[in-house]
Amino acid sequence: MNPTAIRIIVYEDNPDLRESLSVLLRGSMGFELIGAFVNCEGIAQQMVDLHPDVVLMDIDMPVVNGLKGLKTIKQVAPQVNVLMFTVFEDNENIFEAICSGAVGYLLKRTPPVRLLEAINDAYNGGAPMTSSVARKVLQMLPPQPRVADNVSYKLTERETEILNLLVKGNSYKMIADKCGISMDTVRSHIKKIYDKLHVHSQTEAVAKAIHENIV
Amino acid sequence: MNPTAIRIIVYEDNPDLRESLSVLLRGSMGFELIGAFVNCEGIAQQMVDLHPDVVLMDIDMPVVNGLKGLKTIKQVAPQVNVLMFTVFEDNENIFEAICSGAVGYLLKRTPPVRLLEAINDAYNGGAPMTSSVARKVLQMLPPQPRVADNVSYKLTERETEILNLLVKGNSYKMIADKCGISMDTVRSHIKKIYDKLHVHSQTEAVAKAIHENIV
DNA sequence: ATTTATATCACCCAATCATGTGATACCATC
DNA sequence: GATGGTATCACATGATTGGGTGATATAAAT
Repeated sequence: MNPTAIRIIVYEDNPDLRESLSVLLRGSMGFELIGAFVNCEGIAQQMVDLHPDVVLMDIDMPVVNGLKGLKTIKQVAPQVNVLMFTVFEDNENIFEAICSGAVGYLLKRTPPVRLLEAINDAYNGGAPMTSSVARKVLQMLPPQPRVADNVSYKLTERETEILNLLVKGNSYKMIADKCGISMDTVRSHIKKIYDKLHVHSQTEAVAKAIHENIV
Repeated sequence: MNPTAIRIIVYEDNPDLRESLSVLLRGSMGFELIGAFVNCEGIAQQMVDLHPDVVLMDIDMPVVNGLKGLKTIKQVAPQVNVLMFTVFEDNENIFEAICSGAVGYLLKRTPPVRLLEAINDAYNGGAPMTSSVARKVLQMLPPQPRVADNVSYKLTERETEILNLLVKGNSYKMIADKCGISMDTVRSHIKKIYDKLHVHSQTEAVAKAIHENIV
């Protein structure tokens, strides 16, 4: 009908909630409900037939749940913005949903106004989520990518180069070849590296290098 | 004064905005402004002296900017919840802020009510951010994090244990001691580990273990 | 009952590594 | 022109590691 409205499909097994959402979306300007289903069976075909802009996806549904549905969507129509919509706020589901390509994660207790805002955000390139979900997402990020680099140990260029080759599993001989220097020189450099890193074996040096330096 | 209020420090170089924030926070129940500074000079000492719960941190400030301030906070008082507060929404700053431990990222055009909500969220373990920032954070997530664990290489318990000891820099002899087995047995296990990981040296095994397995 | 997986130990040998003690040469910079 | 940092090479010695081959014991799986 409305050519500028956001096209939405809802997947929700609870009939009451599904009806509430339908009423909300039908009654709101700029939103168009183009489908509402009890689970994700046939979701691939539905994506192709209805080409929604945003999908509101319950997680806990019988037969085919929301996480499976999400994955199917990302296979057949990856441009669709999927908003997970659930009572659960557990790490496992959040983690899986986010990794599978959901753009947002809303709790069912979200007030209607916020829900509409979130759908709008999702449509416009945002990733609406509660701040508690956001915190969990942050915790999925690698802790401290490259803060302490080789600079803190003041390795020279050559030493850094050789350390990198070590990390990649090269022997002294291979390093000597690749650098065009003698094995004794490699040895000499590695001795200095050990000094500077305060380690006494390749193993420790590699572990320390990966954990703290240039990987 | 109020023992239950959230203790807040503001870093903001713009005098008008700093004053507005001060007025807002002083006039709101449950919030206590305990400091407002024009930049992050002396921030370490301020953390120690004032021990805030939440810091509202502008990024673009003269002399010592907000990202540096954030890093200093995380060094001297990592439990403080830092909310970045800025006009910019560029990837670079967001990335650096999030990686440096900021719990939220707000835009200066955030309405006062939302600002107070965000501070409250940050204090209560959330990570308030706009949905557009959240989307950028999602894009920082590695596409498919840790799928390959030791299971994929089917290491046995013992082998996993020994690999971990290797990664920590233990020699065969040390591993033998710690496991209460002979060096030859350690050797035997390590040979099998190499087989399964398709490597031929400690160095490679350690690198592979750290990159893909139990770290 | 036999096979399979795991953990344990032993011996051998060659390759690799760790460490020490030098030396030479270049390039800054003082 | 002396000093200090870096990079290069050499020799020596002992410890550690990697690979091969094989044995024993136990428990689970077939």
